[in-house]
Amino acid sequence: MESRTDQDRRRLPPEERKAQIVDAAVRFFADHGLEGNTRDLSKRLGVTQSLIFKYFGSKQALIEAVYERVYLERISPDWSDLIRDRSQPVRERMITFYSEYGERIFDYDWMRIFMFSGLAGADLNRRYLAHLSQTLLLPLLEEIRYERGSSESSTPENLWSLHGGIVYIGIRQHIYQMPVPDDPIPEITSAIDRFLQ
Amino acid sequence: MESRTDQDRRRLPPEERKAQIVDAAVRFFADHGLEGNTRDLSKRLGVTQSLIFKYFGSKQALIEAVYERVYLERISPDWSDLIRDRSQPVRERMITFYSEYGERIFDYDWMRIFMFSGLAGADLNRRYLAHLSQTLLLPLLEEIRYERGSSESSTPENLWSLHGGIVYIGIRQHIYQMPVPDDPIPEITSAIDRFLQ
DNA sequence: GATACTATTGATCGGTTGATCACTTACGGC
DNA sequence: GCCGTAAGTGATCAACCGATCAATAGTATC
Repeated sequence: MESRTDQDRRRLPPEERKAQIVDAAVRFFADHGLEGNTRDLSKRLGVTQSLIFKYFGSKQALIEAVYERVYLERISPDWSDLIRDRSQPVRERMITFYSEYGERIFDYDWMRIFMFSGLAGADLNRRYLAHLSQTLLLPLLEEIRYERGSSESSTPENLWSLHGGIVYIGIRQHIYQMPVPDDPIPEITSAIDRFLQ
Repeated sequence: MESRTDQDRRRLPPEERKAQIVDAAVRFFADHGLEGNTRDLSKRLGVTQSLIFKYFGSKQALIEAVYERVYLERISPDWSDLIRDRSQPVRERMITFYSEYGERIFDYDWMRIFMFSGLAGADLNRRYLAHLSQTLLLPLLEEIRYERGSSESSTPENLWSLHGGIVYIGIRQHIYQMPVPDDPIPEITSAIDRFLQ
């Protein structure tokens, strides 16, 4: 009979331990910023500080792993197809896209680590937003123009404004820690409708 | 003939020196975050590190002074009257307000220190945004409803969305350091028009 | 159940940081 | 031109942080 749980196990397979450290580091850096110290992180993990450096040669290497872990799969590959799917009105596509996008980014860890890395000057943020713009926002603008005819004169900057209005929900919630609606979808829908009107 | 400039003066009146330290600290903390160290700050000032502690008993006291300096006069007392001025259409009032508001907050020091303090958990941000909401946003909503009749059903959340879309210009510029339009006023105007439509 | 491998520990190092204090020296008043 | 006040300095402390490494102990294999 094995009475010890996984939590009590003293020794873990390297892959498992490494993943465990990254998971804890994500929340830890989201809480304390990227300058949070490795000793407190190790306490949270229940291991010694030196163990962290066995798996990650330097603190910077750990931060890179956190970036990778947090940025990974934050943008769904399906969205690009969704946006170009002319079998449904662009309004419906936008609502679906931003509802799913909100589900992924209105997240404590993501919002805060994204903001911390932006303030630290990491060009990860610029690359992420450039990628978002190229693969999703500009194609979306093209779809809007297509559906609404040549009279349509929306600009990328207009779309950034809509985008910002939606993202700001997550900023208020996780950066400023203010109350926001439980369900953001009505607000997303109404912002999109005001945009398309 | 006094050949030394103010910069070269070794000794300054306490009030002047104190103001000088706060000014430098604002930019320094905006650059490096609130965890920037006092030695680098003192180098930027051209004085010794210990002098800072002569004027501010602790680093936290200096940070408080920076907050006060940066938050001071960020909200103009005129805006409350402007928003209620029914001699002009609410659209014009909103454009004037958000143009002037943008002028004040699309500022490197403000944007970054506001974000740093928000991430650090300071309730300064919540107090600021609550004050903004009470004195400006909710009255503005009341004016919109008044002008557009009882059929108007805009919510505070709608207005936060507009607000966020505008503020996001400053976030992209100063936090993510991305290119934004030189003049934000056309974008502000178009966001307001989409909102009121 | 003995053995070899290695995940994990504990002690430690050099550098950094906020803070303190005895001192030095610039500057205004007489 | 001296002199006392206090603005500014330099040395130093204790705590903290990232990183290293020899020693320890858990686990799988036979």
